[in-house]
Amino acid sequence: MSDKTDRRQARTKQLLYQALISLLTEKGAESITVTDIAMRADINRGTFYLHYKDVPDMLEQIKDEIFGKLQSLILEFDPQEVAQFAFEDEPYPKLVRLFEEVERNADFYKVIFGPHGDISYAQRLRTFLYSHIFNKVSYSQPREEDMLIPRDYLIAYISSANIGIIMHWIESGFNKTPYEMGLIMTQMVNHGPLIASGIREKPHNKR
Amino acid sequence: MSDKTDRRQARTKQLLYQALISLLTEKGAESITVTDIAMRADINRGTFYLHYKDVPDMLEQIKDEIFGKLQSLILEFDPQEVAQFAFEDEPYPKLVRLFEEVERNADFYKVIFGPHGDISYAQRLRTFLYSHIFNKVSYSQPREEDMLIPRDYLIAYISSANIGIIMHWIESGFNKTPYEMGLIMTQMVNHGPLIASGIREKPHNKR
DNA sequence: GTTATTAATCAACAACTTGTTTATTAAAAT
DNA sequence: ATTTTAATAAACAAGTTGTTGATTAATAAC
Repeated sequence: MSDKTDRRQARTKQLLYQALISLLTEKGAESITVTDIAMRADINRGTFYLHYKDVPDMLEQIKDEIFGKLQSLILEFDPQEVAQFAFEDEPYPKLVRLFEEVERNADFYKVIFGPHGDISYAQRLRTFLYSHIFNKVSYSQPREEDMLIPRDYLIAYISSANIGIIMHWIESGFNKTPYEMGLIMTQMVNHGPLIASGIREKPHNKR
Repeated sequence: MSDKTDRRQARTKQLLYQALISLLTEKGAESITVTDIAMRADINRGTFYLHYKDVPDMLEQIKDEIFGKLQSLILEFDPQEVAQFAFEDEPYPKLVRLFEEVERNADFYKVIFGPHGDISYAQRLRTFLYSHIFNKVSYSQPREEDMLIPRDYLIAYISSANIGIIMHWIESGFNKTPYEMGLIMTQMVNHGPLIASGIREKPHNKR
């Protein structure tokens, strides 16, 4: 937006960000007051209004910024590429980059998906993933009559499932590397839960 | 809890409930004031405090009540039974009952999963489903080394996926009957997304 | 039906948050 | 060294909160 050259501005903005994240671990966004943030950041209350209109505005700006990065990564995903890497038992590199991006903003994701988190962020991610998958699946499997269930419900299933994997990783405290997570998701996307669980057999493999 | 024989109390409580649901379509729970609810319900503000401690308390009581019903239905699910019905191309009756219960509280679910919804309710459902599936899967597929991915990530995938189906139904405005939804979920649970999508072939079938 | 109970109302309270404004201080850019 | 401007401090009316005491009226119990 505007110039961020001034060190004072950058410092204040960072203090406000940290204060908001910290408060979000304790209570919901909508019950966080400007006074709360100013006190925790040790910043004059009036200073807050020099940067943001109000608390919802602050949260929205932060969410937009971080969501944008995820969005551009997801746009590059290609199911056919995933299949190639799954065949080699290797993680799809673009998926690894996704998990790296999430890890980079670990603090944010922990609170936004946490107990006092923001349902609209998860919803936005789900909707975006849904529309992306929709385009890809419609292309590779266009005949609705060959499907056992309606296409939209299949896509809702897949998008929620993959977001569930990400959420589980976050809730576990990032107990795997982005590389490991990339491999897990690559296999799930390609084989589905039944083969991945070992209930059904894997068709063919190199090693 | 206490006696609810007095018609005045029941009436007031219902008016408060309707007002809260109505307000939740417009803004988040934590920014809803007692004044808001009282005004919309056309009830004296002091009367609210005769029923609830504050707004979070009211929401918590409502959530507990409705979640309890879902919980008891989920506890009865048995994967083996699901397989039998899936084989016959029929919906698992206990799943149909689940969707009927959700439909019964349609107003609630629409707002709780909506844009101004409550992340903790979805989280609670997800966690409960997770632990239920965990017990069942550990029993039928106990060897972790036979699995392509860690068991906990498999279960996170499955539980989120199924909640995604429910959410999609709600967001679609309940465009299918509980029977149809039961059939969709029965097939997804039993066949997984790859077979359901028609990418992989279904093994055997009666008709 | 009459009476006793109690739910709901109304009005007023101090304490707190909000968004805004004014004048002042001090850090950064030039 | 000087100018610019970010941050501070103090004060404002308006709105919300949780509580209280007195009053009204619907309901339950007899």
